[in-house]
This record gives sequence, structure tokens and C-alpha cells, in this order.
Amino acid sequence: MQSMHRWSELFIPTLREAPADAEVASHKFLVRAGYIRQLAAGIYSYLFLGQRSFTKIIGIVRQEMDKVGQEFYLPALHPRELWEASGRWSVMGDNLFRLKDRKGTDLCLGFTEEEIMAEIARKELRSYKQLPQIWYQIAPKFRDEPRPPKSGLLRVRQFLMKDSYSFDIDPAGLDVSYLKHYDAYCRIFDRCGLTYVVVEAHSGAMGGTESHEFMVRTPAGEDLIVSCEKCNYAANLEKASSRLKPVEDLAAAGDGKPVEVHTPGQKTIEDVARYLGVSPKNKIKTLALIVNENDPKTGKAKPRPVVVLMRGDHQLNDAKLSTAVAGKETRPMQEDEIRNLFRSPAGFLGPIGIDWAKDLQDFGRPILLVDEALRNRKNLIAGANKEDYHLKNLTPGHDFQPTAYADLRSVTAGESCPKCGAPLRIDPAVEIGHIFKLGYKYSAAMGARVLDRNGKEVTPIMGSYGIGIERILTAAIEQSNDENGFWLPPQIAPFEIANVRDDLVRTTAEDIARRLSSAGFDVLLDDRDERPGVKFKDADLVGIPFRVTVGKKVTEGTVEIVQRSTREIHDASIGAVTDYFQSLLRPAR
RNA sequence: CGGGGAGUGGCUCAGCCUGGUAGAGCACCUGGUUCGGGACCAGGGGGUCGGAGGUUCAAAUCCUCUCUCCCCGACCA
Repeated sequence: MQSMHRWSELFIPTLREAPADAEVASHKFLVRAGYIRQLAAGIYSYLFLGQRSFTKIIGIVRQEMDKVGQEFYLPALHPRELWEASGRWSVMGDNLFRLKDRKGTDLCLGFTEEEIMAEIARKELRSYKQLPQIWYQIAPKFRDEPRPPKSGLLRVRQFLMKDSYSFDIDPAGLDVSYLKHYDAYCRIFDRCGLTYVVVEAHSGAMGGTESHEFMVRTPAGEDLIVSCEKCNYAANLEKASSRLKPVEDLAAAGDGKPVEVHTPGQKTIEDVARYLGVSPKNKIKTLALIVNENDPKTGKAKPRPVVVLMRGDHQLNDAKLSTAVAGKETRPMQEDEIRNLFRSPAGFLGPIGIDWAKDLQDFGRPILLVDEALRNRKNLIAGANKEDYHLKNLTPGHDFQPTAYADLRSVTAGESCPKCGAPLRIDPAVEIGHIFKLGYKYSAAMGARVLDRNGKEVTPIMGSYGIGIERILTAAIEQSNDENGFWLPPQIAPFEIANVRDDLVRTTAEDIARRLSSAGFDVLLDDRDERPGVKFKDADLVGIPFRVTVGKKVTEGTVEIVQRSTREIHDASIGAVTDYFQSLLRPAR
């Protein structure tokens, strides 16, 4: 793509002011620098500079992916049948963009492409000799998620994704394909100049086992990642665990049997703990939820109450809860539902006095999930399911029987690393890549089968792997900006060098730009008839990492080379400019 | 889905409360001066005030409905 472009002939609509609705740096600067324009909520047009940067990012992704897989290009328009086969037509709900053709046939826009890839595998793959396969594409994805689009390109409804899918004969093969992706992703993000963290991730509602996310720490991020100050432990908050300091249990009161205490008007954990003079750590937090299950008899969705017990000072983690109930959808109970089902006012809920053995009205049998942090605890305090009363002396396993113990709580900053015990930190981050051991879900659903070496029919095992193309650019901007604009790593910048020319020395600037471009650099020559101040401001704004200023010093045979990130100025003789960039940007290997 | 905010020229916004000929800065066009950090002077073009309906002699302004965009929440019982 090396070439010299003249700014005066290009469409680079820079703005002095950011749009009023932009909040994060990358959004403001992408618009101000003329990279993108909004078309509708979460839908953006990519203009010349933006598209040029994406082309470079995609080039890097493609180069590295070609080392491990084969590039396809799949349709964005999918027939309903394929999504019915995997069950995702209904599971995805409104997240899918759906449409009908003129005959009334249902279609949806590609969300990811497991179904399509698995369908190809079903039709074409016959033998273990054809495995492993890794197929990838770089194509638009469409999502209409409940969380509305925001933050410019960080969360949108149409975006570019590199998605790949692996097919292996057995889990050991999947491990290899997974590792290949892990390594390829590291190379891609390294080459894109990003500082990133690889974290263990929640494997999601779709089953599957191992999963890692590639995250870039930034306050603009919507995910929270937990990482150890000392060792290499890092995980998404949805998955992270920690070591807890032991808690001293209360001494049994009276004969040790559950006993009611009067707690008039004390509804919150804090209130009750203060009122009784104990720590919230000795109190049980009782949460009532509803999970929608399918009744095997009727085939209809049947709601089932789920009661969750946590240590009083702990927070329920939705993702962990979702795993604990096998990925089914949950929602908090309404106050009147609590009153109805448990005969208890909200605020005085507890595990005692609920009949765990039978259906509650139209709902199924209740489930009692207890967080691991309550295992082996004793003499705890919980609501008595009675207005203004709590119970003391409650010991899990003795006074009530959990349906199951599970890890349900969110880690908080400062807790101890599960590997080494050092303090954990929590940071917001943007997810730029995700790799996933899918298992057999899609290959089985689509009916893919191959013969193994014994002539036996087996279902190939799949992995799926995604990279958000736009997020690479936004993460890079979030990492490198100041009040005047941003600077990109040269590998993904629309141009590597901006050449600002003074009108008096027009020919010198043209000459330098021409020499740089024929040496293989992407050069943007600012030949506009503008005052120097305007050109400098624009050069600072638009993300180009280096600037050559041809000005007064030309009389001494010198030009300025400015590094945008540091503002460092280096005077170079006119003849040495090309060599300078050669050694800086194209060092011999 | 719930709550809040906002739609006035390409951009940022004022005007609305208290109805009476639609404004500013930036951007754009012409001419001139200027030229190393978003110049200055003079002249000029550009707006169905998101849309529909209503009240009124008269609506950007008041009322009703609607569309769009932004933010927060989807939780601690």
C-alpha cells in the first residue's frame, strides 16, 4: 500500500470539536480525525483514514491466520433452519437481527458463524484423514444486544470480526488447534503494538471447557479483569477466584439450635449486623431468583425458584450463577413473588421454613444454591421468613441442606491470588479477542460425522476463535492519546509519516515525500494551502506516529523529524531522512 | 425493559420559562492582508427549529402523540 498521498486531494474531514455525545477518547478522536462518521446508533461508516487503518490491521490478522488456517468468506445472510438446528434461533432472542424475504422465509444476519461452518463440515468432511481443519474469515457481524451501543466503535451493532473455527478428531487435537490460535493471537496483537493481558474467561452458556480472552486494560473497557500483582494469574471477573481469609464463627447461642431474634425494621445486611453487633461476614445474604426451565412433560418453559445464599459481605456474580444453573436464564424475584412463594417479606428471607420438597404453586421445586464461602461455616444469622425476625445459630448442612455448593461470588480487589496469595487487582478492560474450546455442541447439532481410524463414526470436536477488528483500533487509541489527538503504532496507522511542508520550501518537501514513498513508506504529504498552525494541529490529531517538518531549517539543509508519542524532535539532514526511517521502522532482521 | 437527558445551518450551542419577522462561534464561498501551533478585515451563501396533530390572530417557544440520539440501570432482597 506504500504510496504518497497529497492531503489537498483527500477527504479527511477533521473537526475542531468532538460530537457532543462522545464520551471516551477513541470515540471523540475517531470522529474528530475524520476516521468515521455515525450513520445510526451503533452503526458507523468508515472514511478514508479509518478504512486505511482497518486494511492494515486486517493485513496483519490475515498474515498470521494464514499460518494456521484457511480463509473463507461466508454469507452474512443465514437461513432460519441452520439456527433452529443449533437451538440458537430461540436462545438468541432479540440479539439476532431477523428478516424475511419476499416469500416470507425467515432469515437472520450473521451473529457468529458456528452453524454455517459446521454445516460445511457436515456436508464435506468424511474422514479423520481430512482433519484437523481450521477455517477462518474476516467479515461483518450483526448484533442487536440488550445493552445499547455506546462509546463509538467499542460497542456497536455491526462490526468486523475475524472468526475462525477448528475441527478435530479428538480433544487432544482441539488442544493443538487451540494453542495454535493462542500463539497466533499473541503474534497478531504484538504486531499491532498493543499491550494486552490474556485472561481465563467464563466459558459461557454454551457449554465448552477452556476459554481465554485477550484484554487491553483501559478505563473505557466494559469488562473487569482480575490479575495478580506477583504471578501470571489473570481472569475475567466472571471467572476469577481468590483465597479468602478465614472468618471467625460466632459462638453458639443457648443450646445451639436455631433461635429467633427480634430485629424490628432491620432489612439490609448492614442494618442487621450493626443491630446485632456482629460482622456481615457472619450473616447470610439470601437472594431469591427465578430460573426458566423446560418442563420435560409439557415441553413448556416452567419457572423454578432458586434461593442463593452468600456470605453477607459478598456479591453474587451473574455469570457464575448462570454456570451453576447450567446456562439457563435467571431473573430476580419480584417482591410480591417473594411474599407469595415464601410467605416472607423481602428483607427477612432465609433458608429455614421453606419446603424444599415440593413444587411451590405454579413454580417448580425450589433449589438452594450455597456459595462455597459458606461451606464449613457455622452459627450464622439469616432472615427468619417473618417480618422483623432473624434466626441465629444456622449451620449449613446441619440446619438446612443445600441442593449444591457453588462458586457464586465476585472477587474484590485486594483479595489473595488463588495461585500465589499475593494481592489481586481489578481493572476495566476491552476484549479484543476470545478463544474458545466449543466441544461438540454445534458439530453434533448439525450432524457432522467423520470416520475415525477404526472406521467408527465420530463427531468432530470444534473450537471457535474471534478477534474484533475495530476494537484493535479503539484499544490502540485508548492506550495512546493526549488532549491534542492520538498516535497509532506505525504498523496499523493509516500513514506512517506525515510530511508537513512549508510553502516556501515546497519542492524540498515534495522531494522528501517522494523519496520516502519510493523507499516503501506510507507518506501523507500535507500540501494544503493552510497556515502552519492548522497543519500541525491536524498532524497531531490524526494518529500518524511520525512527522517530518520541512521549514526554515531547510536553508541549513535540515528538516525536523517529530515523534508524536513523545514530542521528541530530531533534526536530520535532508538526505538522511529516508535512512533514518529505514533504521527506525524497517530494521534489518 | 426501566429511569434520566437531548434533537435549532456541516460542528458546538444560545433562544423556549414569560408565544410576536431565527441567532452566535467555528466551518464554507469571494476579495484582500497574513504565514512555525487551529490568523485578520470586508462581503456572502446556507436552517421544513426531528416529525405529525392540536391550542392561538400568531408556535422554535404552550399541549398531545410519535421518531431518533445519548447516558445510567438491568443487582445487594
